[in-house]
Amino acid sequence: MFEKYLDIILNTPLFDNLTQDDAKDLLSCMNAHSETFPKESFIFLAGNVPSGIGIMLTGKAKIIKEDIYGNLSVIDSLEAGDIFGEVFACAMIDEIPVTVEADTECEVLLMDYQKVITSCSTNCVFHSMLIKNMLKILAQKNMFLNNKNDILTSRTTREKIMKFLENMAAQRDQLSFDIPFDRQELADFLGLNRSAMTREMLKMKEDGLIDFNKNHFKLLN
Amino acid sequence: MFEKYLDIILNTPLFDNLTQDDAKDLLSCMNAHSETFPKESFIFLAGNVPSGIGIMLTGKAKIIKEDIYGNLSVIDSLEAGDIFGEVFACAMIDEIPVTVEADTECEVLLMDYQKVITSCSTNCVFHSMLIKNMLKILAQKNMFLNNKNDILTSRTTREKIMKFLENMAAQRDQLSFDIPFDRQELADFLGLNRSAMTREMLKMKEDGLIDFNKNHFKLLN
DNA sequence: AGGAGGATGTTGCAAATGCAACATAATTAA
DNA sequence: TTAATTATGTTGCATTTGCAACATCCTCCT
Repeated sequence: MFEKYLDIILNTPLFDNLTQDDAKDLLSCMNAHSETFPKESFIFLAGNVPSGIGIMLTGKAKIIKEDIYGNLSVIDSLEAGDIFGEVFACAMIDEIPVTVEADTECEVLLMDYQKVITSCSTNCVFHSMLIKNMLKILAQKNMFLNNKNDILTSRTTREKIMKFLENMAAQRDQLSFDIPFDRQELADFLGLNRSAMTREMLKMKEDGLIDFNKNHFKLLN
Repeated sequence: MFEKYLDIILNTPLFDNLTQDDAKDLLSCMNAHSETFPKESFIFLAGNVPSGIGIMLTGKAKIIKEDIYGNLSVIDSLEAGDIFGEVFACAMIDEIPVTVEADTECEVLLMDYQKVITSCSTNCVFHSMLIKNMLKILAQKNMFLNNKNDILTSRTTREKIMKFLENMAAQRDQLSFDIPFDRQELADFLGLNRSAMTREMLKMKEDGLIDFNKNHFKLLN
């Protein structure tokens, strides 16, 4: 049924440290099943009970949030291999706060949250690895969001840029590194205007704080 | 040993839905132990291996982060009943990125992460509740950070204030509500200057968007 | 090579914001 | 009650920032 997508599923962080055989056993013991959603249909609908955890197998989708006045905004996009819904399932809330809409026809692997976190009798060891993986996924997202928050709380453009670059440097453990964004993407990530950001970056270069060329940055001093 | 603090421990979200007896069993099966840290000592030290999950029993401490230039900043403060270290333990990273320093003498309950997430033979049911609670804690923190991020990414002061208030309204499910911050705290939370924020809030009142008095806010229109 | 399209850099200007300083109101302590 | 302290509101001003428009550079395609 979803056997042909086993590669995608196994490469998901949810199945880290599990062999193909273990994963197969787990999937069947969790009653995981794939479902096909036509273009523009809703994979999850805001207000519904969080049903479970999804893995995108084929197609593209987007996560949409509606504010109290009805304005829609796209929070994130999903493609093959992405996990979604795990936060809402694990948070045990009553209603999903977002809608997941299929941009193209999508095949999705759906797993029941209860089954994911409840060890069955035979597979306890593997199940416990699955749970460990889930904890890791949530915790890492947490650290990422904490870092981003820290950056965004800075008052000035310069401080935002600086914190972002320091973060990258810490991640790579080097004062010289490439960043994974172009200017516009970086500006969006930092909540800044592109030209204002560029202007400030150039000032920082003049001031001898940093050096950069295209995507390559260096922290000086 | 930590019996006198059982109330504090049980009121922690980690032990939600567990009776006092279950919790006692779990604590002993996890080899949980309390430790006393003198004032100004380090409960966790940045760079060390994340040893486990802590619960503050008495005293106050602060979580400190050091940037690559050695500048220190206080990320959070801890007091009785607060859980800490769970994100780093669950993320399975090599080095803790923060230091936890005791402001006063502190008693702390320490639990080994491996023991927390590994079901022992006798207590599986309770252990699985413990794990569910841990997932919930991480997932809820996640949702909170996502919301805050969404607010902070807004370009203008007005939009930040508006999103924050909409969030509060959604949480309370009412257009009229109290906020848990005074002006300075709110400004810090939103990454704004207090007077600039107040100025904008008053403009929003003039424009008929919101009404407020002290901590009480109302969304209009 | 020539040209199209995208990414990056540059600039002027209006508007938003931070900052500091002070005014007023509310709360707490004496 | 008065005084002290803290929270909130108010203002002028310098600076930062967003925005729009354009220049330059780079890459890729034919």
